Amino acid sequence: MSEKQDTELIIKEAARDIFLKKGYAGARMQDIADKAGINKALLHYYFRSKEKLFDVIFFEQFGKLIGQVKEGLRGDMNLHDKIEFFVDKYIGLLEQSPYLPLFVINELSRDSERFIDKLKSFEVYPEAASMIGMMMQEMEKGAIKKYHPFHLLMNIMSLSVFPFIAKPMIMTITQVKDEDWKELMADRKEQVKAFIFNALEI
Amino acid sequence: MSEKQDTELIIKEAARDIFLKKGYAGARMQDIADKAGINKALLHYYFRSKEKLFDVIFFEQFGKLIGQVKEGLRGDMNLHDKIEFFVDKYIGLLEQSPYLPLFVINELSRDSERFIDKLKSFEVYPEAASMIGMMMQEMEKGAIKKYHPFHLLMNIMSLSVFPFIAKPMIMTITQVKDEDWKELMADRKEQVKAFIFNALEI
DNA sequence: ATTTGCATTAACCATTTGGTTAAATTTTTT
DNA sequence: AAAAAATTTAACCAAATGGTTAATGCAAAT
Repeated sequence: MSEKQDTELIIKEAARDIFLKKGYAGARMQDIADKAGINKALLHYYFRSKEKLFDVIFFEQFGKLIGQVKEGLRGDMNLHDKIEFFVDKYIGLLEQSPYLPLFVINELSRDSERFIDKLKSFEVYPEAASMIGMMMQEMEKGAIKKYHPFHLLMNIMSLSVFPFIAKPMIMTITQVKDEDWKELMADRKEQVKAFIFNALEI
Repeated sequence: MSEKQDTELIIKEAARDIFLKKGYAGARMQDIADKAGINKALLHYYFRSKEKLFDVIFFEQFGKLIGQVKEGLRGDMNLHDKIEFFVDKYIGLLEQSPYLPLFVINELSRDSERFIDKLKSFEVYPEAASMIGMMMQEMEKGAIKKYHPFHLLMNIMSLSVFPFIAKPMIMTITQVKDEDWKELMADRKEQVKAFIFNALEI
């Protein structure tokens, strides 16, 4: 009985690893089986097909990403603290799961139709609306500079997420080495927050 | 003779389309042949293997992306105009080639080792150094706020590129419709520039 | 101890996929 | 016009890949 739980978890961990790194098209069932240390047939015994296994992983990972967004947007802090919290949380998450955003983006980009119904349950609208409302209030008050709230939110996200997505490209282009990158990224949170707050300062 | 040029071009155009949308692993030689309206064997006659064909496309596209970066960084404008020029140019490029950045990022992410030698010829270091030098000068003068130049450059790029990469994800999360997205993106250039300049303003 | 039912595997299967070959067609050269 | 060279195709091949099956192992229930 605990065997079943165990094996299923082991498979899922292996699948997550492979799918995150290689994407759906690049992943091989055999590789997942090997990484899990089991027979390939057992994958199908537990998850029936590559697509079904993939979906399990994808929704889990999507949930993880969205969950962090929602958590970052929610809460009763003032705008400044909210932004600070969001950037810290988000960059923190990506430091631990660097493959996550590119994976989700890729698979949604590949075929968003396929997921669209099942993804509705993850909606962030309430949380986003609350944050946007707060932004507009502050802008009205004249407490911060005026921007289109959608773009402001997009900017916060862009600054937090992009470096993780673009790392291999940036490193190739700039020929920055691994250690230098690490060092640079250690400063990222502070640099992003300063940039945002300065852009908002009236 | 002109046949040869013609066919090669037709194949490359088809290959570009398929590879950009599906990536290396997701692309099928048969699909490329179909799109080009030719026999699959002819692909191999012209390009020998999937990998070789892919490399031709990849380096072309990488060059396009990097070329734009270099062009954006070069020039004898002052910093303000340079940033303006860069953002306009870059977002303009991506409006026309929305698949480009995700494609390059993905394939470099998949296996950057494979390309690293061949990509050295594209180096943007001189142009980047010139821009970074200019930034540091302005910061020293007290003309703009102080940031780590690397992060400032990264921020400019993040704000310009991220929305194009994350479009399917953002649209899914926010349930923004296609027309709304288009409308929002029409403002993007201005919003990004304003955000950057406000963040730099002392 | 035997049966029962789930977990696991080895071997196998059908399809897909990148790639090849030999012949046919077209173009270029002589 | 004939020969030679280049281009294009139909048919084929071998390996890879997702998936299945039938047998085996194994723990719990009888």
